[in-house]
Amino acid sequence: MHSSPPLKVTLVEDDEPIRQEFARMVREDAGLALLAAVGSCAEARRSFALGKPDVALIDLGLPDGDGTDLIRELTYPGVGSAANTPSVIVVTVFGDEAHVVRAIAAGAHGYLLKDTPLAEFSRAIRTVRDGSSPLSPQVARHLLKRFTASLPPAATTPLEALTERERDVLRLVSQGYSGPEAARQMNIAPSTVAAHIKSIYAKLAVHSRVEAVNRARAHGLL
Amino acid sequence: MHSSPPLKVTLVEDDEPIRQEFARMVREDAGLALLAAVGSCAEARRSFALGKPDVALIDLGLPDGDGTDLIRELTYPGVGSAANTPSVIVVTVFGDEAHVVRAIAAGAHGYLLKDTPLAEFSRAIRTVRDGSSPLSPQVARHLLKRFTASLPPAATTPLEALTERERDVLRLVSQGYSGPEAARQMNIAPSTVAAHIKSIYAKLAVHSRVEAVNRARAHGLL
DNA sequence: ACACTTCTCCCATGATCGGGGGAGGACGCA
DNA sequence: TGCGTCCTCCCCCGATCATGGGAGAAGTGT
Repeated sequence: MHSSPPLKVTLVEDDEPIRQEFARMVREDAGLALLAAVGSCAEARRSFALGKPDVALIDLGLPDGDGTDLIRELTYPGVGSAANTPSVIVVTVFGDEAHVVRAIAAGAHGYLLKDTPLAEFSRAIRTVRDGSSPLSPQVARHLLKRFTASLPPAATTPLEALTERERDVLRLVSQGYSGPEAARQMNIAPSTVAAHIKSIYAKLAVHSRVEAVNRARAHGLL
Repeated sequence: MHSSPPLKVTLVEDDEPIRQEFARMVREDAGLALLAAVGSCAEARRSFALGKPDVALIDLGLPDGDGTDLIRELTYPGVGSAANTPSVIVVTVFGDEAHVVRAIAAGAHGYLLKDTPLAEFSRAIRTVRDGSSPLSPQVARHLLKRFTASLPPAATTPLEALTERERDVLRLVSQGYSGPEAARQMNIAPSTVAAHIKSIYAKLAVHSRVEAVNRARAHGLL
């Protein structure tokens, strides 16, 4: 793998100066080849129709649509093996959780904020195909939060005063089951589930299902 | 926040030369203060008993135990507010998924491989307290994989379908407000909130508040 | 034996929720 | 001008929820 053919790179970025800068960086890198540099979703789709890149740098705030859709189209090609699926690196000013989550969910392999040094972009492009995921630290925090929140209880916090049975009920409720539904799953009377829920509310100091679920989530009890 | 007191840093690293190098880096940084530099779990615990750092760099392969335990002890102090909980950055040669997952689950806020440039370590220490998570790209990929795997199958597509007002309602509901309560906050009739909720359910294909909130959370709309 | 907790179940009541309609006004778009 | 969407609000109804109370059985610990 020491002198493989240059990586084909496509840039999707509506800010002209930035796109030029990136384009220059790619051109000056012997290991990279600039396949296309476009400024809108429409242009990007035309370009992709002619040829998919190895790596695509995609801005989220395009004038004619959401870059997230482009990511999805590139990474869920319907057909084609995983080997030739383009790697997508998001390049944007949006560092908030919603944007990050949506982009990653759409299939992005990297997510760099625009304040990232140019040298790092170059490195990111060259390594993303080898199984690395260049993430800005600020972005990574969102994923970390999500990850820890999704972990089993034992890994995070010792459960509070909730008893075994109460946690069972809370788990079912948090999955969207109603009282009677949870009762059927547990093979107990609906009134018993109601009783458990009452003591859950008392212990967590809440007054509704959604609040209880939120509280449980915040404490890692799920 | 431009000239706050220097960040107290503790190093836990058994490799003598590396520890010296890190120690020098911390000492030469005016914004950092070296609280301790130790080479084993036992020494680390003694040091933490005397004083918790703001940021701890912890190696995973310690001679007398697993650095993961140290992370857990530091980040789950039992008492103490979130503000003064130390931030932990893992520094290790282990880039495999098992190590990464365990360390993050234990509460680490950053994870850098030992081939990371020293300058980046310095930056990582100074920014991790501000809500960033310095991750080596190779490490980030593991989290990304976990994250996308944890997403519900349908979670990758539509939800922009919700209107402005519907998102407002969903946000309030997700915070635990009842229909009438949300109505008061929005200065509209309870029946209007109910109407919004009905169309939210239709669009998200769910049948209860908890389900709707879960779906919204999975999509990063909260 | 006694106190304590947990789990189980019951009663009742009022508020809220979920689902089915319909309807008018405001806005943008063709 | 029509068409569609959004926001607003109304009716109904049965199911569920939130909250108050009480009570028996099983186990733990004193």
